[in-house]
This record gives sequence, structure tokens and C-alpha cells, in this order.
Amino acid sequence: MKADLAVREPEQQVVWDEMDIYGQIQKVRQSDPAYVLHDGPPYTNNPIHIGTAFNKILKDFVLKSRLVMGYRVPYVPGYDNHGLPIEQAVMKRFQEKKEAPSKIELRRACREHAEKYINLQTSQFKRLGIFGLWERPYTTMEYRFEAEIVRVFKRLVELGYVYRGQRPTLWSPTAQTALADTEIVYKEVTSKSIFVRFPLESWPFEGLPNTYALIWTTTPWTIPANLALAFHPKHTYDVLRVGEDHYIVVHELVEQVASKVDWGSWEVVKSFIGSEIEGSQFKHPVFDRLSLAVLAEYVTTEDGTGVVHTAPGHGRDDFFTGQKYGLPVLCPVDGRGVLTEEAGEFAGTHYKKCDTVVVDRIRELGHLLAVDDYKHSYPHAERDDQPVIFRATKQWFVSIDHEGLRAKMVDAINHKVEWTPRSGHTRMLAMMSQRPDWCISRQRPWGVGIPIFYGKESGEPVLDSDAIESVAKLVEDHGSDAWYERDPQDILPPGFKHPVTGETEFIKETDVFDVWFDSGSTCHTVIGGLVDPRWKENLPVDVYFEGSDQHRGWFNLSMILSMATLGTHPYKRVATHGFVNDETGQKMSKRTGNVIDPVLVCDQHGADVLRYWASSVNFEDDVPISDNLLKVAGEGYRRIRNTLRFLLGNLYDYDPDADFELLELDRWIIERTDGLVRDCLDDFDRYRFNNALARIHNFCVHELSAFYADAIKDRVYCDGAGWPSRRSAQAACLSVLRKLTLLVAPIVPHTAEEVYTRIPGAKHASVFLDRLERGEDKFDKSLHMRFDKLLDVRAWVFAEFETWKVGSETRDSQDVSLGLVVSPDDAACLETFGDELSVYFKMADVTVTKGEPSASFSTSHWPKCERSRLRRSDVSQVQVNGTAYWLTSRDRRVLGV
RNA sequence: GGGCCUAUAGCUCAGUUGGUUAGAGCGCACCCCUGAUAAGGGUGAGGUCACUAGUUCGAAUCUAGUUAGGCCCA
Repeated sequence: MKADLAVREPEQQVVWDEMDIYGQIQKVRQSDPAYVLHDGPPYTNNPIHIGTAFNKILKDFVLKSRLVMGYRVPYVPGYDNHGLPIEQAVMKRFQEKKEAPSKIELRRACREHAEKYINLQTSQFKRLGIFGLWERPYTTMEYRFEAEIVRVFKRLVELGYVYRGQRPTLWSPTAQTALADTEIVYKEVTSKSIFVRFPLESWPFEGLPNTYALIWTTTPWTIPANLALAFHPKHTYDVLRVGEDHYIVVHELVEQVASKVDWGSWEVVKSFIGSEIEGSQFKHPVFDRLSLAVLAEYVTTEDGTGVVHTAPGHGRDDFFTGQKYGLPVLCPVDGRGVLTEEAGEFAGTHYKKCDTVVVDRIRELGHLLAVDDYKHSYPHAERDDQPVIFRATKQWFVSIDHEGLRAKMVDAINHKVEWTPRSGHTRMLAMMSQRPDWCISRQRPWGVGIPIFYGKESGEPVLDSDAIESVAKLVEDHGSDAWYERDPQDILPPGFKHPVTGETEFIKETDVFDVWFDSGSTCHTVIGGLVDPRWKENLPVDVYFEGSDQHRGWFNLSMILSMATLGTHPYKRVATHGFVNDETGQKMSKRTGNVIDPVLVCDQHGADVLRYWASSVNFEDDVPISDNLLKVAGEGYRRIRNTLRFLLGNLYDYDPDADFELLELDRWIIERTDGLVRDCLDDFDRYRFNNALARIHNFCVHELSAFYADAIKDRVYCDGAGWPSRRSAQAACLSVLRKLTLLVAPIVPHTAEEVYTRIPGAKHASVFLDRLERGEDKFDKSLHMRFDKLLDVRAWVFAEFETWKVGSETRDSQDVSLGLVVSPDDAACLETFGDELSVYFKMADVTVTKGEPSASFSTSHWPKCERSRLRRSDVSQVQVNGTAYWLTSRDRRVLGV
């Protein structure tokens, strides 16, 4: 049967829209226990891709399976709108038109861009058959949401988590602005590389005169900012005697360094492990200042000397190492790239001139051992192609260790959250234990402005609840744009005075929040009652379910904001899925052309086929997809669809008032279905959708197609329409069909709905308003043991039959008489099935005798009934309207002849 | 380079705490049915459980390493 899903599914979706399926479900389930999945918002910069689709489909499996299990499952989808990618997409369009927008113009264009993709993605998600509050999703750029972000920040300020500190950022001296990683291109350049010695001040071992650590650097301009020397904790360092002096160099690089600095001869006088020197002091080669010996894993033995010049204000590694050792962030370089007063005698020198100025001075002091040209790749700004520098700037931070926050989070990760798969726990724990304070400020235009005022004269920031609340109110009414459009005095309460300096004139912060602050706030904003007041009761929610990359992203930052501001972890369970790769396990990329577009898949195969694929794979790992795999999924899908259709086809004249007793075969299939339901609900409960699908598929193949369907055909097609035997089969088909339909509804909702609405006497207007009862375990044990034995014997009889029929003219089992010899126990069991045996074995007749097990076959001599196409002992010829027909007594009775 | 993870028939997946001959479906081959028919049934052939070395009476399962791939970070 042609499913034609590309056409039917959109029609089904129109029906769902018109009946407000989501609203109806919520109403029907309002007094049932809730199961809350909180949606991680996708970024609204593009149409959805296969990964987005996979994620939403998996969430929908969770929601719809919980729905079928009888829970109330509210689902408010979300969208993440602020941030760099949208800004860059929008900027590109302005640049193509050779326009330079103002900040406000740019922000408005970004908002429009995001709006456009919210609408597009919504229609695409709905096309996948996802149910949810699509009329009113949460979006991080809507005013009420932006205001709540400001209030989350206010709460953090009140609780003392927020501080201002320095941190190195990529900085363009020509554009005088901070840059994001994605705005950087790497180019080959030639730099001055220098070998510089640092005189030893204090030494943990027995004293050696004239000892120096030797470092190598390609950025001489950062020497004035040097505060430390980094050693690898595990590498061996040699102390070399060269003439009157002693030099510390990592063992592996001694030869290489010696040739670079032109040491004719040397002698190893001592060796030590890096970790032993931690805490020693060296003298800065130029200034009267000390440089601390620190340990760092990133020190390599590939280049240089194994001792790394460390300037916390000018490098990320350096910064984190500095943090670890409590070093200040010294950054004696201003926004133009000119050294400041903090650089002492070098003040006023442009950093590029330092290659000569600083180098000459070090040489003059006798600490320069070698100068060389060095070719390497160096970061440049994409916009003007000029080199950039790492420069520490003032940033806003959320402290991770304030009020024991980290310990609380680690405790939650260890004891209060379940992780699916389990490895998520290890991953999250490692990240949370090690993560540095969170830098929440970004020097970008498209985001929620950080609501900080500074005293106009003093530059002192205002960390005051009322001041921030005044911004929140403004943003709530007019959006975050208003923060940039209004003057401070129009925002602050009348007569507001700086709580520290008493100033009355202010300037505003220009930075925006890191977008992770936006999405990390959703536990506060969405669950906290902004979207639906009832959600508040559900904190922590049952589950967050995203790609495994979100351990560092959303799971991490949500945990921080929730724990800090609400005092609780945001989720009871974190489920993660892998990434969608191509058939060979390679990641998808436009370049290799292995990209699968989910929207196209819906048009070609149907959303249910895509969903079937999503359910067939193990989402805990990375999953493969390709046109071929979708074809395979389509075949599996059609098998289930056809089975449902067969069951439904038997119900066209179903009579709900018929009087009958269930035959044992029908009772058997109903109980088998109940077992399937139980197993599948267990799978659903544990998010094992692929297991459930495999079970359902196998059930359709084995229990239904290969056995039950065959066994009831004669009764359904040939018994009298109203006979109890036929009604019994129909009743069983109905029961099985209803349960199967509910079972597959989470996976293939369109198909399930199509079937359900055609089931005679269906109780509800939609399969999603019905529910599956788990049912009690009240199996008729002996019934199942008898059928198990029957199927067991049947299997080997069929195998025997295959070999027999090779040498026989007779090929159709219905033309064959079976002589079955089995053990006395088995014989007693099989005999209980009576005449039904020939139906179950699909033979003309079956005789059972006791003895050594064997099966013999012979061509049946009985005539074939022309109505039922069966050979039976009671087939005889009768006249019907002047023509002679061979009919069984049953068929004669049905026909009344 | 570091953290986390994956590798079982051509494909997608199962394989409890280590324990007989490693399972299923799909696909494939052959056969049957033609009242589930752009369907259905039967039988069968497919695996050195990525590789190497260990632990053990016994390893797909535990340990270490190698290779390939993925996510995150540097």
C-alpha cells in the first residue's frame, strides 16, 4: 500500500491544528501527574538541520510516550535569539549593501532576522509532528524574557556572585575592539623570537651561583607583563654549567637550545623534576620584580626551552595559570596597542616596536642569549586583516566558588541528578570541578545589555538592586534596545545617588550578556512561572534532553544559574544524544556533500519515516543516516503499517454488541499483546525507544504476520459473518490494534492517528487523548505454555517440510497431510488443539502419534473446497444454481446449501 | 595535546553480575501463496565480537595499549 505520507501528513497536521490537539491534551490530562521536559532552545539563525530535527523528535518521543502512559506533559518550545552568528549574518547583508548600521539599527535587523527563523523553524518542527505550545513558545529576545534575564542578574548581584575582573580577550589594536574567535583568521607571519634568561632568586635545592632559567618567546612585547615562569610538573629539567653560569632547560631540549644560543660546551650538574621547583622565585630580566615558578600541563618539549614565559594579561593559558597561583592580571598595554605607565621605562612604546626597544634593553642588560626569525601562524582580525593581540580587559564574572556554589553543584551532579547515558555524569563532573569563574560579559551589540551604571567621574560600577530593577522594568516594557536608547537619568529612579561615591551622573555599561546567560536563565524564566505559573511546582523538572555537547553548554550554565539563584538543581535527569553522522560515521558537512535535510526527507519519505529512523538508532551514541538508511527505515515502517492495516481491514463490519466467547487463540494474542505493552512501557520509561521499536516490529512479524494473521484468515473470511467464532477474531483484532496503535503513536504519530480514527468505536477523537493501561500480570500460564510448544514443533516441522518438498510435486503445505510423531507429553499437549492443528500448521490435516519425534508428509487426497481453498475430509460436491461446487460442510452451512 | 565516548553478521541494533553452539530485524539466495497483493508465508547462507597483549579454569563482556570515528576543550 502506498502510504503517500508527504501528502497525508500535512493534511493530518491541519486537522490537529484545527482541533488544537495540544490544548485538548492538556485539558484532558490536567489532573494527571506531570512529567516535565524543559526545552533547550535551538538557535534561530538557520532553517533546522538534521541534528535539530533529531533532537526535537527524541524529545517528542519522550513527551508522547509519557502521554500514552497517562501523564500530563506540558511542552513549551523555546528559541535562542541573541548572539554572534545572527549578528554576523546580519552584518554581512549590511556590508553587501555597503552600509554601516548604528548599534540600534543593527539590533533591530538582528531581531527581524531571529523573528524570521522562529517562524520558519516553528513550521518545520510542526511538520515533524511535534506537539507543543507553538502559538506561544518562549524566545530569549521577547521583552518579558529579556527583563527576566536582567532580574536573574540582579539576584546574582544581591547574593554577591557578581564581580568585575580582568581577563585576556582577543583584541584588535587597529579597530580598538574585542573580537570573537570566529572573527579571527590565522596567517603565516615571521616574528622575532628571543631566548631570555631569568636570574634565580630563591632555590629549593642546595645553592648554585649564577643560575638562570632560560625562556623562549615570539612576543617580546609581553616581557614587561611577565609574572611567572611555567614548568611541566612531570618533565625532567637539567641544570647546565656553561662557563661561569648555570642554566635550567628541559632535558629533551638541551642539545637544541645549546645550538640555538651557541653554547660551545656545557655540563649537566644537576637534574630535577618540574614539580620540585614550584614556588621558586626568579628575577624579572628588566624590572626590579619577581617572577614565580609555576607548573602547567601545557608546557611542551617541542619548541623553546621547556620553561614558558607567562604573562597572565596576555594569554589564555597564562591567565588560567595565573588565576591558579593567585597572580594579578597585569596588562600594561592600552587599547591602541601602546604600552602604558605600568610598563615602566617602556611606556609610550607601540607593541610592534618592542621587537627592537624591549629586545635591545634586554640585550643591554646581558640577559638576551639569542634572537631569531620564527615563522608561525598568528591570529589576525578578519575585518581588516591586521594582527590582533591578547589583552586583558575588564569583564564581568560570576563566581563559581562563592557561597560554596561549586560544592553544591558537584553534590547535585553526584547525588541528585540521573544521567542518561551514565557517562554523562563523569563528563559533567569533570567539567564542573575544573571550570573557572564564568565570564558573562561580551563586547558585542546583539544581546541583552548588562544593566550596570558607572559613576561618570569615578568609573565606579553601581551594584545596586534598585538600579538594576529600574532597568528590568524598562526592558520589560520596551525591550533591551531601550537600555541603549535612554540616558541613565531617564532609567534610574529620580534622585538616585551612587551608593558608594554619592555621584548623581552616570554612564552605562556597553557590554551584553554571554548568550549562555540567556539560555541558562530559562530554568528561572520559563519554569519559574513566566510561561505557565504551574510550572513552578515542577522545579527541578523531570528532564533536560539535548546533544552531548551541552554538558559544557546549557546543562552547565543552567546548573550554575539555577543553583545560585534558586538554590536547587534545575533537572532531575539529564539525557543526551549523540550527533548525526553519515553512513560511514563521518560528520556531515556541506563540503563532502553528505548532508541530509530533514525538511526534504519529510517531502520525500514523510515525517513518520524520519521518526521511524530516529527511533531505530541508539541515540546514546552518534547515529548514522543516509538516503539508504531512510529507505530501510521506510521498509520497516511499512511493515508495521501493513500489519495495522490488516487488523483494521478485518473490522469493517465489526459489531460491538455481538455475543460470543473469546476463542483460545484470540485470548492468546490479546495476552501476548498485553505482554508487549508492558515491555514497551518499560522501554519507554527508560528512554529505550530503539528496543521498544524492535519489540513492536518483531511482534508484527512473528506473532501477528507469521502466525496469528494466517491462523484467523479462514475464520474471518469464511465463517458466517455473525458467527461467534468470527466475532471472537474481530474482537481480538480490535484489542490488538488499539494497543499497537497506542504503542506506535509516540514514534509514528501521523500513522497512528490515521489508524486510530478509523477504529470502529474508538473512544476518543485522537489517539493522543487515549492512554495505555499497563494492565496486571494475569497471564493464563498454561495457555502460553501450550502455544509455546505448538510454535516450537511448528518451527521444526516447517524446516522438515522444506526438505521434503524439494523432491515432491506438491509444494503448497495446504495440499499436504502431516503425520507427526512426538513424545507422549508433547502429543498430549498438541491434541488439546483438536482440529485447529491443521489451521496452525497450514496443512490439509495433522495426525499426532507418540514416539521418536519425526514428521512425515504426503499429498492429501481430499478435494479442495472452492470457497475456503482448503482440503478437508468433509469437502463434498453440491449443486448451487445448477452448477456443481466442492465445499466443506462449514461453507455449505454459511451459504445455506 | 587533555577530558568523555564509540567499535558485535552487508545494514540497524540486542547481548543482565565474565559461563554451553554470540541473537533479532532488515537485506540477500531459494521455495510457496495470489482473499494483507506497490502485500504475505517458509527455509537457508552470513560473525577471529576493530586490532594487540594481559587477568582468568573460562573474555564480546575485565585491564593496558594500538587504530579509526565522534563530542568538548586546549
